[in-house]
Amino acid sequence: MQSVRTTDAPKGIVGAVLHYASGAEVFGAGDAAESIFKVVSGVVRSCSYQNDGRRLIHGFHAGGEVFGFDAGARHSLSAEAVGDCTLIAYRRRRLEKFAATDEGFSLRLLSYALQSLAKAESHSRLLGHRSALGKIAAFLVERADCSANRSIIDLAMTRQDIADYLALTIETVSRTFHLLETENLIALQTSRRVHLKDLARLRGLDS
Amino acid sequence: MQSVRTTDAPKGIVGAVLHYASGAEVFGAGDAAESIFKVVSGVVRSCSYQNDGRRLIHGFHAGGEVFGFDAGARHSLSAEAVGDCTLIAYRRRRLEKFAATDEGFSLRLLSYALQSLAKAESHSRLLGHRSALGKIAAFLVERADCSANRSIIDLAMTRQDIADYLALTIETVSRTFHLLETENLIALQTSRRVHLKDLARLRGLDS
DNA sequence: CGTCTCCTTGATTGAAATCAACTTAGGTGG
DNA sequence: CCACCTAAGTTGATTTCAATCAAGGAGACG
Repeated sequence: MQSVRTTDAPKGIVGAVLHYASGAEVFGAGDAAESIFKVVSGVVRSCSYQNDGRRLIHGFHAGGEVFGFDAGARHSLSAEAVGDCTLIAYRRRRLEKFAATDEGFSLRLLSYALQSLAKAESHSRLLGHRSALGKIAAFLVERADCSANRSIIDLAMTRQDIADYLALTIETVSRTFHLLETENLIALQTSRRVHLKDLARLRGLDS
Repeated sequence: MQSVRTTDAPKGIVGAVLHYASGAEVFGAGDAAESIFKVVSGVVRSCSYQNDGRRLIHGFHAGGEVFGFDAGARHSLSAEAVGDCTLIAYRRRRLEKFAATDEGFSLRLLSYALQSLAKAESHSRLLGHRSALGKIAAFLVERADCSANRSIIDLAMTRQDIADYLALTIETVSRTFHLLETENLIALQTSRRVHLKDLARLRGLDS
């Protein structure tokens, strides 16, 4: 296991570099929450399983993002690799010790947590949409916003992942993509590569 | 305006005591996020408005709870008094200055933020439920969990508030309450006072 | 070439939204 | 005190949209 110090972390903050294969579990709900993770490459999903076995994906985490924050001693969500990915794991105790001595770092840590909070609230807004069309449109806009190219987006996740993120079925996701294509708002270059032809109108649907 | 130091805050942390009438806005989405609030009495709702005018309630905040955390300089949500309520407002800058000097306090602040995060994730889980029955059951269980008496709960909010919290309509909320009463899981002593007759089965519906 | 997994498409069903009317509870003022 | 008024809640009829059930297609990989 390699040990690294990332450029944007304070001197002395080191983490372990970890690799995960597609589908691998980073941590499970109920596991001891000993580390916080930063995505180096690839995409990770945070999810929970309801007692009927259904999965709800709370969020996707991509390059540079920090995830795995939890209030208690245990993770309330699971985290899984969407594709092959590389992460850095930072020991929570070590971070907290650092936060105690480095005033700036404690605020940075708070800031990361608040970014997670903002994402969670944004996800609630997505789920609050009444229509499948609104959910999918909002999802695509969200993907565009965290993509280098605003116009062509490459989805790292399957239709099932999207469905579980939006609390829809894969059939509805598929049909809604098709509908958007019919309306000339998007073009599906492949099933995973989407050309957003009219981001403004797409934002308008996000209602 | 009265100035107070609460028993559980570090020496020197003072806040302003504020009173709000039912329905009053504590802050609006887009306002400068200058303060963080703690509920002394009453209930506050955090909400956002979608571009079709619909309201989504992200959470209800009751006695002792801290709300108003935001990653950026502006609030992303609005906060409104559900009934008459009393809050303490803490200046964010002052808290951050304190966090920089007091190591313990910076972790306390982080902990409050992580509790907000946990609540937000829990709300996503609620919204992720496929059926109105599952949402209402989960909502009642949640209310029971933050109520003194686990069996009789007094709802501070209207049916419309509940509907906007669960992304349902008031009619569906009303009908589902009635259904639960028919199934002998609850009894509506008044429209706002609910007797949970079988919390275990209610938890089971939360699926 | 066969066998996965992922995705799409079609037919039907079902649950919640909508539209509409009515009831109840609270508050105010005559 | 009661009559009125309003906001909140309930109930019913109908429609609509997404879930479900079912089958087939496309791409990846050995």
